[in-house]
Amino acid sequence: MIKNVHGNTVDHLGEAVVAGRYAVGASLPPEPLLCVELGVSRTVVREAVKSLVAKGLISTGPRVGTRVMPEEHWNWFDPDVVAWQSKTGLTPGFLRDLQDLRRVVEPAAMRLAAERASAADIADIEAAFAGMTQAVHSGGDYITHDLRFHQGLLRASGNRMLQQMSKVLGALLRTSFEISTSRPDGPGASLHLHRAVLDAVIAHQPDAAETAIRVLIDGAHDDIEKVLASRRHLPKLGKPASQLKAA
Amino acid sequence: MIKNVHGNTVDHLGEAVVAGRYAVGASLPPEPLLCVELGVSRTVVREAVKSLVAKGLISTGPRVGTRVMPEEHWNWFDPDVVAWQSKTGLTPGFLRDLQDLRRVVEPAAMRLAAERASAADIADIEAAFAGMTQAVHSGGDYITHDLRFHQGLLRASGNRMLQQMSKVLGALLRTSFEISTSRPDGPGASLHLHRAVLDAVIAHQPDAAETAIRVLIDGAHDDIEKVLASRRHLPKLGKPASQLKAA
DNA sequence: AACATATTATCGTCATACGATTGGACTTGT
DNA sequence: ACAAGTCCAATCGTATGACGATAATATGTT
Repeated sequence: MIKNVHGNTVDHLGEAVVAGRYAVGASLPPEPLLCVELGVSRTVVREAVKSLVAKGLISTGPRVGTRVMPEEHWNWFDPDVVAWQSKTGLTPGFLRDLQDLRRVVEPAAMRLAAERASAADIADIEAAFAGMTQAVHSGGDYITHDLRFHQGLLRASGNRMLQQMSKVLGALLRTSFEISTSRPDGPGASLHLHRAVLDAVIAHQPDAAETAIRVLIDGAHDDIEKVLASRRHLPKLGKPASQLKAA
Repeated sequence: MIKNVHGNTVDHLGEAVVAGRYAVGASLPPEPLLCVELGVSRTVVREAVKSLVAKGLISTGPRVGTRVMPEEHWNWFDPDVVAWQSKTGLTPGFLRDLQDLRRVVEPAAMRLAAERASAADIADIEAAFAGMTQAVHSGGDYITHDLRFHQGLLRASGNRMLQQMSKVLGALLRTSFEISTSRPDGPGASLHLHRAVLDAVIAHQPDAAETAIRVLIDGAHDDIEKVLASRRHLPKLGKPASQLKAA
């Protein structure tokens, strides 16, 4: 954690921007100031700023400074951006967007996967499912295998863009997992639902695969909506934002 | 065009990488070499490299150099990456991915748009449609308005991620447009199809909107597939890659 | 031949200087 | 007093030079 000066700087600034520490349209402190705040050279600050520009978070210009871009300009499919947002806390609005996206993408991806999944793809997904099963029965890291399961299915769709969504959808899956663990039986209940999806894909049955994933998604959807409704007084979900350094 | 040293460098290197000028896993020339090749300082080269790292195209490390990442690691939703790929030439595989994506995303987005489009959204789309109409009748820049039309509909879905896809889908629309202009009547034939989509959205009829966009998409799909089939001997579509500078 | 060590190519970071751009202040003329 | 043109200064943009950190390769030793 004490290594990688550039990476830390990007993370620090990126998280600060995503967390809304600087208002949209407002300017970040000038580069020399950021240098002393972060304790790094201007070189590092500039390269970090360029990285954030590349991700659509900010823009720069002489005299105008480094300003925060409107959210619709951010690259919401960038793994880093999503990670920063997850760390800051997933807003209900963001969760809704993710759920919409998932309901659009995953069923279609399952159809494609059922048509085109290779043996290697299926082996990968089977391995992930085995990990999930073991995690439920003898304890272990369920969510990691769950993510691999869904990521494997997206990859099996054979579509570059669909595949890239696994990182973004992962944020939703993680939240969904956090909720489901607080229920009796927890993830175990959805194990056979996952199995059904995988079986349909293996059997090359697009319709069955789509139906099966829909059941899975709707279950997760209901869970999240319930929590969203009951926690309506709370502004955000997810891990609390880490305290950021001084202004 | 002779301004913006940083931007030009990013474009140059990004395009070179996307065009496959360096094999995946291979190293780009060392920074000092790139400096003399591009005629810029190391500062600029490094910041450009950081930008490409942020977009997932490359990775760097001491002694190992700057290597090209596998394509599945690239941020395919990044507008720059898509633009570089478009400039290089859209491969049939890439076009297929885009078509799959469009058939998944746009129908769902039309449903959402029909449910949630605001008056401002609709006004924006109407303006774009008016531009399309005028372009067909009295000549003008059809494709620009067409892009705005579809972009407006995606935006009207009220979903951040769906909205972001307009840039990527734009590459497909442009290709589709290039093909349709080489046919009798060209874009004019699809004008009323666009109108049908917009009318359904205005009338808040998700089913009708989805049906209408499906017709539009399938038409474009057939056109592209036909061209793809007839040009099977050609490796790529789209504008030819601009000649890159010496090695 | 296997392992430990030294070498070295390359990126990573720092420091400094000056050019380029642009928003705002200032001046000037009516 | 107001408008228009001019100037100034804040901030990013680019260039240069130096040294540290890292890891692949070569070297040497057992």
